[in-house]
Amino acid sequence: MNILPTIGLVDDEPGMLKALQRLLNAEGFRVRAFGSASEFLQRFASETVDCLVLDVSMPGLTGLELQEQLNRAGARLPIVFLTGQGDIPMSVRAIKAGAVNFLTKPVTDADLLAALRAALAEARRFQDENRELAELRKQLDSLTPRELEVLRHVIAGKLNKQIASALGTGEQNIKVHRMRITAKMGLPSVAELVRAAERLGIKPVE
Amino acid sequence: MNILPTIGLVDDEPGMLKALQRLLNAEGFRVRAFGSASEFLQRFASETVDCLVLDVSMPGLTGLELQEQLNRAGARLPIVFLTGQGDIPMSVRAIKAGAVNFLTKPVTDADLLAALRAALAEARRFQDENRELAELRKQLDSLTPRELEVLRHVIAGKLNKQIASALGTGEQNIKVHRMRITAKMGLPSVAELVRAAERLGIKPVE
DNA sequence: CGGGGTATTGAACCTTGGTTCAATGCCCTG
DNA sequence: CAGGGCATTGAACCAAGGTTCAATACCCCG
Repeated sequence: MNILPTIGLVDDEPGMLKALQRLLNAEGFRVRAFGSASEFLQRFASETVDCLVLDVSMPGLTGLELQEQLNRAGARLPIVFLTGQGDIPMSVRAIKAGAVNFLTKPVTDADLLAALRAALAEARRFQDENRELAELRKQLDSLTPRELEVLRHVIAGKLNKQIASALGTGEQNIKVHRMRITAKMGLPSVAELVRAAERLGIKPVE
Repeated sequence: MNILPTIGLVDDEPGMLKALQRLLNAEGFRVRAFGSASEFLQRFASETVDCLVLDVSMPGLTGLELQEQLNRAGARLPIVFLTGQGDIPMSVRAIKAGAVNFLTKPVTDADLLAALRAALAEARRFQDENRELAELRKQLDSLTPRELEVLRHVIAGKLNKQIASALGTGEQNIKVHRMRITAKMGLPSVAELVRAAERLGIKPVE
């Protein structure tokens, strides 16, 4: 998010893009406009945005399909839908898929800005969480496969003796591996390893 | 949920209640009908339901307000909205508040039944989780205040030595307390204590 | 082929946790 | 007051984890 929140606009009507861009610029946001879902997908790697304002009905990929694709990719980008031909089933689907809001044109400036504030707040939460997770993930990736396997036993509460026999090796090895695990992860206690593994999606063995 | 899934209907139109009741009975559900939100609130303690079909616009408390009240009370009852005068903002609000679906009258039997199947599946998930949690909670409540305090240190990864000095007592006490904690909770390893405490909302000390 | 990262193994030592005896003091309730 | 539940304490012992030495073996990459 740097200092200036950046909002991505995806809409196939150039007039709508222009108008929104003017409004949001006046409100102090940085804006990046995309004429279609595929254009966004091509450019969003280089032109990052903090949240999206998305039209539903567009030629090519629809807004809902774009949302789905972003979700599958794990992008977790807050989305505000803004559409002229919305109906209730669409809005239900969008919100269930995690959209921040689902607004219909014409929209008041106040409604749009309120939704964007909510979206940006959510973006900040995501980014904070991602920063923490990225650090943990980096440390996790520095573990060797064997160490990861031992970790999965440790967070299951297994004794070194049990881990050794499960892995077909000796207890001393497990001790060595555990020492390296706690060193690499910077987490000296089993309790913290359990919590970190949970956040990283590491499943305990068994 | 017993054997027969029970569905609560809340609608102010008696004709609608009748029609729905007939449909759902034919599908093998048990049905309990309520003519208003307040009638449901009065009777739902004794006449439990597994999920709710809820009209939005009713005299007195609206469906959305009833949903909000149930949420505040922590009821976690899956809700399918079914309404004649729905609009997009309503549906957004309902889904954000956790509704399973938001359907508009007239509704096809297939749509309603699909929504109810989803709602009942969610109800089962809630009930399973609640059963597990209730067992843990019971064991947790059997801990003395002192043992709970020790537990909060243990799941923070503290050593007995540190816990003792933090609580102004000796290391032997902590060992005794830990022994009783693991016995009462039935969880021999620190790893499992951490996970159980997390689910119960017990915060580690510090 | 040589070297680096990884996995393994043994030994010895210390720290910590877990368990079991037994006993004391406090506080609240019947 | 008597009894029960709770917190505490000491001693002693065993089991388990943590640490540090050192050495061997495997495998892949340059």
